[in-house]
Amino acid sequence: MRRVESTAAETRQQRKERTRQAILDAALELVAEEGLAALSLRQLTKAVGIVPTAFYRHFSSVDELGLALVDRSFASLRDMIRETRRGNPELSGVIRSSVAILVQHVHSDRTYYRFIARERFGGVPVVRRAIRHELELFERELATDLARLPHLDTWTAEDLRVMANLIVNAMVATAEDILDAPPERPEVEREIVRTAEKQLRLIVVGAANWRST
Amino acid sequence: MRRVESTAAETRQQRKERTRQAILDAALELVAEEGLAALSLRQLTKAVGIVPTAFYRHFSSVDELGLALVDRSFASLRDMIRETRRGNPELSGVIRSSVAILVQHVHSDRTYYRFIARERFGGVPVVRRAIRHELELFERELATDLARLPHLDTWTAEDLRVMANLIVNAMVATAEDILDAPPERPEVEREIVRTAEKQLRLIVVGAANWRST
DNA sequence: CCTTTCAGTGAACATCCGTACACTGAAACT
DNA sequence: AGTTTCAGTGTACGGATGTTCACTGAAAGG
Repeated sequence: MRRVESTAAETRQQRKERTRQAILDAALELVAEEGLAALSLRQLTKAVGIVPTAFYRHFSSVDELGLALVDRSFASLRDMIRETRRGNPELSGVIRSSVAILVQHVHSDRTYYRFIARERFGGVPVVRRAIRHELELFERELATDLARLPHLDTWTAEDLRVMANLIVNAMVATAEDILDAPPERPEVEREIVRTAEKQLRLIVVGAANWRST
Repeated sequence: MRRVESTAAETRQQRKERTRQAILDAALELVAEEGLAALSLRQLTKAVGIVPTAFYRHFSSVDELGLALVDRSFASLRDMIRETRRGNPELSGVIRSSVAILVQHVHSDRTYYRFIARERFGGVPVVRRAIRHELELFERELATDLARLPHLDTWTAEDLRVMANLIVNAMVATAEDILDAPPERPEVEREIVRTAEKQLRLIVVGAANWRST
C-alpha cells in the first residue's frame, strides 16, 4: 500500500487525479456556455477524451461534479481574500487595491468566477446552496476583517455582516460585469472599476457616519 | 377584417393570445426549476396541452420565448417602481415602504422575479443581454428619482447611476433571498427585510455624507 | 355560399441523451 | 510470480430531444 512508486513516469493515482482535473477543466469551459443544468455528460467526456461511462469512476453524479467545481472555484476566491489581507491597512488605498486584486483574479481565473456567478442563482439546487454557503463563510471572514477598521470597531456583529453582505453582492456583480466586458475595449472595464470603487467608497462613507443621523 | 366577432364565446385572436399566455405561464414554471437553457420544448408544450410543433405558431425559437418572458417580467417590475413612486416622499419612511412593496411584489409575482434572478447571469446570451438592458433602464429611472431627494440634487448624473446600480444589485439579491426563504418560517424573511432596510439606510447615509470626508 | 386563413394535429426522422453491462490491460499489491 | 485492483473501453438499450411535413377543421373574409 505505502510502496514508493516504481514507475518512472506516473503513478496510478497521479493519472487518475490528472483525469479528474481534466474533467473539472472541461466542465468549467462547457458550463460557461450553457450552465450546469444543460451540461451533457457525453460532450463533457468527449472534450476530456474519455468514454462517457468512465466519468463515473470520478464522480457519482453531475451534482457531485458541481460541488467539486464549487470547491475549486472558492479556493481561488480564498486566495484572493488572503492576498487582499496582505495589502496595506491604510483606508485610503485599500479600496483601490482591493478592486484591482479582484479584477486581476477575475481575469486569471475567469472560468471560476463565471461559474460562481452563473450557478449562484441559476444552478441546480444543491449547487446553489453550496455556493450560498461558501459566500456566507466569505462574508463572515470579510466581517471580521471589517471589524479591524478604525471606525467599525464598535459595530455589532450583525451590522458588520449586513455591510459585508452588501459589499460581497456589489463585488459579485462587478466580477460578472468584468466577465461580460468586451476585451477589445479596455475603457469599458475601466468604467466598471471606477463604478466599483465608488460604490465601495459610498459604503465606507455610510459606515463612517452610521447612526450619526 | 374589422368585423365585430360573431362568435359568442371567443374570437380566434383571443384564443391564440390565450394559448400564448399559457405558454408563457408554463415556461415560467418550468424555467424556475432548471433554467431556460435546459428548457425542453416537448415538456413545455405538454404542460400547456398542445403538440410540440404548435409552439412555432407563437414563437420562432426558444430565444424569442425568452425575450417575451423578459418583457412580461419587467412589466411587473415597472408596476412596482410606479407604486413605489406614489408613496410618501419623506425620507424616513421611504426605505421601509420601498422594501415592503418589493417583498409584496416578489410574493405575488414570484415566478417573474425568479426568472429574472435566474437568467440575469445564467441564461442564454441574448436573454441575459435583454435583462441587462432592462435593468439599465430601471437604474436610469431610479437615478432620476434619486435626484429629487434633498441631499442628492447636486450630484452628477454619473454618481447617481453608480448609486442606483448599487441599490438595484442589493434589491435583486434581496428578492432572490426572499424567493429562497422557507415559507414556513416567517422570521427568516423578517431578517432578510431587516438586512435590506439596513443596507439601503447605509447607502443613503453614505450618500448624505458624500465627498464630505 | 364558397374560399382563404391558420392554430393546432400527428406521424416520422435523425440525433442525442444517461446508464447498464461485460470487458481489458496495466499498475499495485502479496 | 501470481493475484487483485480499477481507470478506462465498447456495445447496446430505451427514451427524450428538436424539427420536418402534410393534414384537419373551424373561424374569418369575400
